[in-house]
Amino acid sequence: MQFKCQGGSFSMASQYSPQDIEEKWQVQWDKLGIYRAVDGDSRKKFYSLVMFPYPSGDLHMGHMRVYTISDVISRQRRMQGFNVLNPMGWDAFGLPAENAAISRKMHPGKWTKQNIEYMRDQQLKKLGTSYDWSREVTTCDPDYYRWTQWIFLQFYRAGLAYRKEAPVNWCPTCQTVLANEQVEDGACWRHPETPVVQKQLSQWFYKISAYTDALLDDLNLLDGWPERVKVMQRNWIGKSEGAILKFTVVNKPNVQISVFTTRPDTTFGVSYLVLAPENPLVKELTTDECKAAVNKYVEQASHKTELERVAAEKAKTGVPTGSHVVNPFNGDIVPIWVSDYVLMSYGTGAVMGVPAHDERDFAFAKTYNLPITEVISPNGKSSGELKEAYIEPGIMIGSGMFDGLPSGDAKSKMTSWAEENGTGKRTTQYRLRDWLISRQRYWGAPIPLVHCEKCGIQPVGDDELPVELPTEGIEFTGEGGSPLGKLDSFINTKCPKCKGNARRETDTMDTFIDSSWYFLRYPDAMNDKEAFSQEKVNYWMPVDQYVGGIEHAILHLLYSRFFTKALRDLKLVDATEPFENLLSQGMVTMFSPVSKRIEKMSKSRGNVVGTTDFFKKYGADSARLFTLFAAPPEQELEWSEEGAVGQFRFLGRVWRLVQGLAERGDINARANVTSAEGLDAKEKALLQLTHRSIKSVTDDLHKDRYAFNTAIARLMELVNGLYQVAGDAATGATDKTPLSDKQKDLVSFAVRSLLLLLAPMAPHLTEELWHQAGFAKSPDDSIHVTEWPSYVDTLTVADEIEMVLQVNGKIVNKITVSRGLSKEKAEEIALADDKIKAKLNGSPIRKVIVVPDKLVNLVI
RNA sequence: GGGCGAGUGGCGGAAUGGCAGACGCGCUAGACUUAGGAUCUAGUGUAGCAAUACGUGGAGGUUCAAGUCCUCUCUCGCCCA
Repeated sequence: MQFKCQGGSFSMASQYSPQDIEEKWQVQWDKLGIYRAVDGDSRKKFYSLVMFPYPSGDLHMGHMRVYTISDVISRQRRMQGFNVLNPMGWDAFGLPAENAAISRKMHPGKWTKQNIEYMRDQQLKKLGTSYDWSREVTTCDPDYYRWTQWIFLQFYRAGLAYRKEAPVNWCPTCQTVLANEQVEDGACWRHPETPVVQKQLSQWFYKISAYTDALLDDLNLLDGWPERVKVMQRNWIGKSEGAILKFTVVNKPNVQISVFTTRPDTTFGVSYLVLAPENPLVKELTTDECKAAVNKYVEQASHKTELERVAAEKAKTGVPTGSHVVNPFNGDIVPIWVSDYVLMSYGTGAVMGVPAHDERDFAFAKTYNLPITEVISPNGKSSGELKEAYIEPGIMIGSGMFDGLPSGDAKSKMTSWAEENGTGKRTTQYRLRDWLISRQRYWGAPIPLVHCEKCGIQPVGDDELPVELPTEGIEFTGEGGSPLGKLDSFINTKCPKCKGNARRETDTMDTFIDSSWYFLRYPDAMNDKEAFSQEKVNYWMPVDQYVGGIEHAILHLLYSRFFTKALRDLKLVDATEPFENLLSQGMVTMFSPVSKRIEKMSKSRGNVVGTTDFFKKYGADSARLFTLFAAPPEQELEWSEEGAVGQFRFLGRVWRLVQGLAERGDINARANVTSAEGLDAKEKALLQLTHRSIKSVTDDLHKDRYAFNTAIARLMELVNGLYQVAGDAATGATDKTPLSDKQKDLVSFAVRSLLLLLAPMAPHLTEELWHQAGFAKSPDDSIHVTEWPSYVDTLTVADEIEMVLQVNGKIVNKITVSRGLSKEKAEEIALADDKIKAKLNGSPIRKVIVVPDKLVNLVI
């Protein structure tokens, strides 16, 4: 629009309309290749990583949070001069693709590929992310899973992959085995309505147990991880120190039952032993009279899930076997029971029952009228009849030669005694068990092994990889186990060793395996000779900043750590830990019309906000800004359209201001004001505000803080400050006094700083204004490769400060004084203040506290 | 039951032990408008005309000074049993 004014014309600033600029810049950035990482560059590297998505087809605003956070970090580090690797890929194997194949009769690969294209081109790119797409990895691609299989073979040769018959969690709906971690509340993690059942199957495992201590101890190296994630990992590994004690069976001196206990100090209080129903000794030790009851009980137990069995609130059940054992410490003869609160898979599948000092044992003993023998008491004296189990440490009683000892000392002494007498030994037990990686599904990486009748299990040769998933002749019915198991053309093969007929392994790998090493592939994603070159991987690793959801706090992170350690021991990488710093972003919530509550944004809850409509209406920059501003990154964030519109308005405010100034010719692109010389008070205030903004935003984006919300607040203050000085430029008003050259320099410097500081968060708008206002050196220049602004420390603080005057800690007055007053001077000024004088009313002052440049507190 | 975290205006949230409520949303008023889901300006913790008093889930404590540190307690969330 052109306006005629007295003596000339100026064009009024156009309206901020993101749809006119966002795509333009996305195309331009792609063309310029400014987000490409340079392998082996001499600049300091920064590996920025976000947990890659499963290509489910549609991302909503809730998903966008994590990509925004990680992108802001990448962009800011790039501007700070780092050689940034910010890659993206797809965790593309998995059940939903196979389910889609069943319901839509579409091959999982095709479905996945469609989703990837949509999510990449219509969603992630439109968000304005700065990924190096030349390194894109897709785990279901043979070029990728070839190396997943190759790593399997390395693990296999190193003894880290093995097969064993194991009771497994079986999901009847998925028709597959689930890892313990995938069982939630007794049900499959994918469908809470389906109870998991127990089944015996021959399965492949990764020996993560070989690294339990390293996984536990090295958590101490991870200073850049949230404490809560480390605690969750420690709990998951679940190290407990104790002893294995051996109880000899009465009348069967060659049969001993080993129990694991963390409380060897309570052994004199044992009143029974319990075997897990699956324990092979049950059959051997059950007497004829008890056989019928025991068999029935064992049968019933096999239908229960682990969680049902061990839940604390459930009543404990059990049956006696009729046999007895001898307590090695005191010769007591106690009965052997069978109960399902003991699990075969933990410890030895047998425990000793000490009702006086264990809650569950206490409940069990009460139910079945078993003796309760107190052997530890708070004061070393018997407490009479116990109302509940005493589980605290105390003084030993009724324990023979150990009486009078503190129970902590007795623990060690009694274990030593058992070791000396050949009835026990010190041992450490872990909750973490080996990783069951077999899946009876199609859409995963085939395990590269063949079964030969003559040679047994043989690894496929490295040069035969990948063992490709057949794309033809597969039927997706969702029933009857693995589709691969029904395809003869896949199964029948030759033995790599004897060249005779052999059968392929039909299990595929757990998809968590694909994501356990993808961060090692990005540094060398196009390599078709090896999984990654050591040179490139060692240049980029470890990941400097990993960002992802708290829901992966245990599994994905633990598995990735295990892979890194195993590959290090295979001399393939140098890193001991994959992720140096971890940021776990909180979930995005919104009111759900289904539950009438504020809940996690998800399709099933009917509370999703799509990306496309929002981007069209308000632009990606507004969406980015809102998700950054509404809450600190680790907290929950409630999506609010009104709040997001607020960010749209803020960007409009920036737009009008910068365009207005540019069109008035008030921008001096080279201005860099680093001295307050010759400025009046108001000008000086703007200069100080600018330097202070640079400092605060820089600090807020530091890894120790990541306070994007306050960073944006500081930028809003800077914009407000600019409006105080040059707001008339934004409104097109002409009746104000024009800016002096000095003021133009100052305002230009402030605007330049503002755009640079805002650039990582609102990349499109800042790039557009950077060019419009003439800061760009050429049309092919970009704000995103411009150096991050620096500040002068002395210019970040005001000359005058407000000093608080208190009497007895209560505020009496606030006065403006110059900064840097001595304590004596501050006290003098305070005592001379009228309000203070009135308050003191002549009372003697007992004490004076002066906090320089802050307050004076007079105590009377 | 154990561990961890959180509780601050109408709302989201700010505050190295030193002015509680930055910044934004919402709301109120004014300006500009044919119009406004636009823009600009001012105001906005509660009570009170006001001076002032009271205020960070609750009760104690440490301190010249506590949202912040300590003890107990309530509620909510997550993880583990």
